[in-house]
Amino acid sequence: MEKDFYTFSEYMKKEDDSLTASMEDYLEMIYRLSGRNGFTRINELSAALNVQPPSATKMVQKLSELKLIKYEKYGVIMLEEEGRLLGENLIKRHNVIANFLSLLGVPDEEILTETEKIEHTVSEQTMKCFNDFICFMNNNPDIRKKYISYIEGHKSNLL
Amino acid sequence: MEKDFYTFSEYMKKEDDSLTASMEDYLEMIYRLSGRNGFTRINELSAALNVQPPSATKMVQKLSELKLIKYEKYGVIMLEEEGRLLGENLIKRHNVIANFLSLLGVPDEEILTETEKIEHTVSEQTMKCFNDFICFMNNNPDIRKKYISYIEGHKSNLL
DNA sequence: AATGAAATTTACCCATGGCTAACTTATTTA
DNA sequence: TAAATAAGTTAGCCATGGGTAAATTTCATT
Repeated sequence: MEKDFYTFSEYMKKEDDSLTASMEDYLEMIYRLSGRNGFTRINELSAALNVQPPSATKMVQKLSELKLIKYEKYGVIMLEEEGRLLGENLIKRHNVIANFLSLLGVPDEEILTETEKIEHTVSEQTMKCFNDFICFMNNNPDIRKKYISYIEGHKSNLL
Repeated sequence: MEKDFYTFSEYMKKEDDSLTASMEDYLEMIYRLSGRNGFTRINELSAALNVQPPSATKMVQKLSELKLIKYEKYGVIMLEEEGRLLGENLIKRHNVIANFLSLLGVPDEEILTETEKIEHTVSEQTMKCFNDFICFMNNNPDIRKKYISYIEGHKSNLL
């Protein structure tokens, strides 16, 4: 009946089928960059994620071994069907969290950063709760307004 | 004017004064375990965090170098003043997040896990928003009830 | 006080995901 | 088409935070 604590590293360890946080970041970005032309390249990807090209190469090789993307040396990066689907869901998750934080009053300048940190940690179940909150606020504009003015009145206070 | 994406690793990198996620986990747990006797030991700590004793030793040596705890080989682990203060704040942060998730309808069995993952990622500002939400719900029990019944009605649906 | 058990440390090893430097391949362009 | 430039890869390094096996220290007990 004891509570069961683990370290962060333990929680973030890759499970059999799942991806690591960084793999998710890369796949998500590949999905975004593939939007225009249907493909991207190491250079574009590494620039978009603010990493050096060799880091991107390494990760792209991993994702390729996992059959999430199609890639051959010096070539173009394209999503495999499974990768496309996964990427799409990662983006959806990202957007739900960003919306959620926005509704909560997290300032615009912080939303991207906070979303990028949080998105890798939350369970499906928690995502559902975040989504419920969004829906609730959409269905109750009166409450939403009340909430907005409530947090407006708290802006200057410290925690 | 471009959005600025980074990988998760980049975000989670230790800054000058701040702690890594794992350091936070250890310090937080040392704080909890010190509650009863004013100290804890490697064994107790490693059991509480589900790591092997050598891992705990290593981290305890690091925290000791940072002057957050007092520790000598084979001895007892005690918080230094700075560590005590930090630990206290980590616990507060933990509790705010746990309350927040609970209010949102995250099921009890998941709250600890989700809290332990999220607590290392959110900014002060975001914490303030979480806290505002808690206060808002406490000040508006009518809305809180409405929200509870709203999510009750969504329990069976998928995202 | 000596011995055996328990607690702790040390010395390694592993994987992840960054990095740089140096090399290779591809693409421009003169 | 040859040379210059750009793009990408490889090899090898670093830090983090885990792990095991073997040594060491401490403590309890006889």
